[in-house]
Amino acid sequence: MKELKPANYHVREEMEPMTYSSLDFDFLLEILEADFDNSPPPDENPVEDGFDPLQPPTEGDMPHGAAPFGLQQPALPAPGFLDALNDFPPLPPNYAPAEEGYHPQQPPTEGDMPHGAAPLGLQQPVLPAPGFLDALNDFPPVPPNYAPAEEGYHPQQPPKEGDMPQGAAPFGMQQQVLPAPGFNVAPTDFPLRPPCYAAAADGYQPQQPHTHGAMPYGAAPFGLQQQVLPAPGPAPPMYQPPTALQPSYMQPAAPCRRRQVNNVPANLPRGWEKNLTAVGYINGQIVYGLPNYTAPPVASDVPVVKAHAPRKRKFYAEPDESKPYVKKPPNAFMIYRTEQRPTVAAELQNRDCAAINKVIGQMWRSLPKEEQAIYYGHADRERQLHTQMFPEWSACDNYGIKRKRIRRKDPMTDYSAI
DNA sequence: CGGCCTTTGAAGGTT
DNA sequence: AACCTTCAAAGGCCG
Repeated sequence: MKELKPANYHVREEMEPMTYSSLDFDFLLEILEADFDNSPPPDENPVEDGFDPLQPPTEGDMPHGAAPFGLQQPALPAPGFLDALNDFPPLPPNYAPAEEGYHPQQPPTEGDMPHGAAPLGLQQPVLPAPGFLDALNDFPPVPPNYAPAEEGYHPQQPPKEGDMPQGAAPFGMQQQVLPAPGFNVAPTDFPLRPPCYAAAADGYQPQQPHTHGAMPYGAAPFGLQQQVLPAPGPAPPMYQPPTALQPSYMQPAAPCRRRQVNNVPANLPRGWEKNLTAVGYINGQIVYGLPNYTAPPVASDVPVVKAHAPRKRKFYAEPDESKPYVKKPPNAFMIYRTEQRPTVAAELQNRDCAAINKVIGQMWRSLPKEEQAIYYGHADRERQLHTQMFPEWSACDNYGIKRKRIRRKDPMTDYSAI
């Protein structure tokens, strides 16, 4: 079925789709150009202690306990960010000495961890370099369209204490997490998902443990990144908050722990198990069957009798060649699908996305409402971020644009593998 | 090489 | 208001 298109419709096959992940800072700086123009030149901003915000910090700039030299600095602090930093409870010093009950030769326990510490087994503190906060003050203001939203999580708003997970570095600071002293064994009970940011009005409960997936979709501040290094031994799931350049849903899913799949038919003749294929998802587990098995229909499988003849969109807006292609933000299911796909594909030993999506679709429908709410919250944040970055964008802008499909084999263009 | 398959949800056009 | 279409991701498959 061909779409009706205006006569002057042009296929923009050569145009690379632009996502926020494919944006670079040049693009963002272009937006901010006017603000930069009004900024004083660097040499008019002497910073005490010799710290130059325009230069990478040197070893001497970093206080004891700071993140290792070489980490990136935050790009665009939100308004009020610095005040929020000051309000944030001070990070605790390194782990308490032995006389306070901590024994470096023993793996730390929950009780060893001060409030605000990194997750169990991970070392903590990240402190700003001297003059770093002053340097942040010299950053240009955020774009004019950095408008506050009505409710929920607001990347452009100064963070509140409740927005920050326990153990998070101050908002806007990169964090590097190192293994705790004496922590040489990968934790066996590492949380499937570390806490995320704010509890949203939609029921998002970031502090609760989750049973599905490994990658949280806590929205990070606009333009900021976090780096987490794995503890020695088998790497636990890693938490990579999303950034403006790398929204969460584009980050690779960490290996996640899932329930052992044992839903194979009992008394199966020896050797037949290799013929098993996934046929459905029941009670939280993938169900396997023999190739010709047909799963009982679920509600969504029942064909819908259309009340009306299909209505086709009569025309599309004329594509604006000057505009870059901006993708739609993902909905909650898309985020969930992206998170679950690697593990489902591994369990199914099948890379066929159509088959995988069927299973994930069933998983989604059987997912408790509370867990779905998490992904709805993430999707809301992705939409907010998208709206901030592309306020003029409309979903209809993409209608009828037959863009060249991007094969994601090339690591240079494979943002999902970043 | 390009389109289809397959899923759910959001957005917005159409009736 | 209800309905309908399109598109977001992704990799195998087919013409």
